Amino acid sequence: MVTLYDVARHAGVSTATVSRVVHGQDRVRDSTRARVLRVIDQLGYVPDGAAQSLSRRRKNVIGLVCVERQSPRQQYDIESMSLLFYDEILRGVEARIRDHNWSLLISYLREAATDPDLPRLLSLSGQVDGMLIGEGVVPSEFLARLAKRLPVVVVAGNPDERAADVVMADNRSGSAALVSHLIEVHGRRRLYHVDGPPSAPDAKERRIALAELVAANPQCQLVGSSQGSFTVHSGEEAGAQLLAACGEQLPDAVVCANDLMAIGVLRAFGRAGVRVPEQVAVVGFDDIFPASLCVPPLTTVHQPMRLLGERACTRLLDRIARPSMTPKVELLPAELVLRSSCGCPPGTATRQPVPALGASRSAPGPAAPPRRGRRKTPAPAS
Amino acid sequence: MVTLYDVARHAGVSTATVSRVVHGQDRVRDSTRARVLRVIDQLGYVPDGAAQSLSRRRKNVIGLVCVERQSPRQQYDIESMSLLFYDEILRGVEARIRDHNWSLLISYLREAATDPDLPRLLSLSGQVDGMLIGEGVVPSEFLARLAKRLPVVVVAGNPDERAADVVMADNRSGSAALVSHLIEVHGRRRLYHVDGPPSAPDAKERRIALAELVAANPQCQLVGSSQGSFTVHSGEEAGAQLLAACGEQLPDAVVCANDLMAIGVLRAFGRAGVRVPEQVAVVGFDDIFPASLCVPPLTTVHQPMRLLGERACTRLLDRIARPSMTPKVELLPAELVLRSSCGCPPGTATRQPVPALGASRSAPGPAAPPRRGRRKTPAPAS
DNA sequence: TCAGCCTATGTAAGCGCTTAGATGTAATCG
DNA sequence: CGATTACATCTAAGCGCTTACATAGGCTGA
Repeated sequence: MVTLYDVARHAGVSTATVSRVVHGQDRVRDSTRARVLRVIDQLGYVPDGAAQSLSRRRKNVIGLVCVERQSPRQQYDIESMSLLFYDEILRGVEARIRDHNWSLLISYLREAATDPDLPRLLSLSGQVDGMLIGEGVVPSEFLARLAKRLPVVVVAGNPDERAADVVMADNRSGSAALVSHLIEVHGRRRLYHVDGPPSAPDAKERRIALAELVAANPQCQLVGSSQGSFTVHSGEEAGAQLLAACGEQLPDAVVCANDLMAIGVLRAFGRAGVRVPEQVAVVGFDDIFPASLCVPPLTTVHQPMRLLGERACTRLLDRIARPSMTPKVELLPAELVLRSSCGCPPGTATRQPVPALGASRSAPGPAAPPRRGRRKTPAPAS
Repeated sequence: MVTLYDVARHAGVSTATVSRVVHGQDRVRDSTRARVLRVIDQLGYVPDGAAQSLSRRRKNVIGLVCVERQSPRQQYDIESMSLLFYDEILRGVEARIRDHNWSLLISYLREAATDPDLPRLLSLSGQVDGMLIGEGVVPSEFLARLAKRLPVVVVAGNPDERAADVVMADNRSGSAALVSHLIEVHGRRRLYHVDGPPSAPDAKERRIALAELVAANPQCQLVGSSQGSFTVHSGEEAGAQLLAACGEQLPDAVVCANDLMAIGVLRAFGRAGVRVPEQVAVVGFDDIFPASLCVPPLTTVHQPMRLLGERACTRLLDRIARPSMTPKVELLPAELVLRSSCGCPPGTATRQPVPALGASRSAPGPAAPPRRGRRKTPAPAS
């Protein structure tokens, strides 16, 4: 291994000078610089990251922790595991991190095995300057413990989180817009809900919006619901279960907590010969890539996932630079994506901004200050 | 920041003892261990990764370098950028890395901007113990330079690579099986090829297999070809171009170098009212998740992407442990996935192992020793 | 001509950890 | 009972870098 000392010796200068040259810094005589550079090239010197980190007391590395939901069917099953969600977030984060010339350490947390993975999280925290943590799988008190050690930003997490910053899409407004569309445009009344896992805070937001809307529309009712785990497989099960339970009397629409489960429901319906959207509408959430490909194309809510990653990363870097700020929640606007699974004519493919719900949220915690981020979309009077 | 010294002082022991406790090592008296552990917990001590790396002269970190192909249309466009390919590889790698309690540093290389990114690769090499590099975007001589510094394994790369290990799917056999199916089962004769980017070694393998098969079947011909960039968008363009060029006389089948482009072709055909597979068959390669969702479902070749990641990672860890071995190419078996875009009846969904092509490869380099990995599938006489 | 200053470079003290070897202590044995 | 051994623990020397501070020339100007 070639070290700074080797370079210094060969170039006949001190290590300080070499270090200065490497960092393109201040006053080094041109001739000296050239000589050092030549030696570096000859020797193929590359600075050791660990030594640099130790010395400058900063690693220039952040950690990204994603959640991996397990499929009961098969351990490694793309349909279940790849939410296609973190994949986009990852790209957003990476783009930002690269702009700053930092590095990205990535780790997946199995949902089932949360507990045994906490030590892993802890040890990760010793290797980075800050962490981005996906969704709400990490228990809140543990999050607080982490956040005391280093800056932490939660991506798509629980908006009521107090210990750390949160960057998330406006799930509630998106869900509300989607369900209103179903009710108002397509006159769907009898809704069935395929919910996400209890641990998922975004599923919770979507559920609340749905419930509020149903409550606000007397002619509307929730005819049933089941709980999935955000996977295609669990969506298929939910679809089958619905079919078994409803008998002849199908609901007007099935509202799924994410696209993957909606795709599963579509599969179950397809197998059973149930026509979508003629007999029943099906809608998802997230607008992952395959949503536009399935039959019929899925009406859903677009989450700006890549942007989510970028914003979260920006926020984190900010925190690392200025650790004193108090935590904030940043809400990113969602978009309603109309295709044909909701009953819109085949070929429909429009995207529209979602009116942001006002401050009409149910009061979050006790003594909670108003802490939703600024809205990005103007809020038309619904 | 709490350091080892703080813990040592509070517990009234030396740093050596604390270190031993932290690593659950050998002889430490139980009472001492307990005391130290208590202090660690109280103080919330977490070892500093940089210091550990520096001291033990090993970082326990590997780097994964993925390729990100740029879309001309839109800078951040999931359909183009997410090959859905690295996402699976990533998961495979991460699973292995986690088993070993190492960490994973990830970085994307823009294809367009290869040159300016090389310094980035170099600096990455200073932060890891070994690197996994995707596909063949990194110029071979640079790869050799890297491989001299640290262990490097190429994932899905060029099988003729000499400087580093390569782990890849058996693209050639897969492609051959797919095209034979088209020719022999469905009697397709006039083939059109949508090729991948010139920089992609797997596209090359697939192209060669196609060419060999066409050459071997006199009644068969390649009626045209165009080159895409592995994105949906480029597939759409290729489809449109084909339509414009062929006039009334459509080819019997369009063989695409990957699924994403096949999906693009399907879109272009759909828009033009061309029926698949009645008028023309369309097939892809990779078997990414959405391939089963499009209309008609895509016949393709399954690449064991997750496995690819796992194997590559295993190999890399092996190399790091024993740096002396000479580079090898490991070929993972592909599977033929029959759905209906090739002409098989709607509802078809079978997967079959692909017969491995014998050693009948065109001679690779001058004086090349036989260096294909062991075959995983028995090779029936075609 | 020399104090005073500016610039280019060198010196050396860490950064927080691991670990070889030193040390101290208690158990074991002839 | 002293020598030997085994065990628990400590001491201190790095690991490869960065950087505050020291130093050495060369210039300036009175």
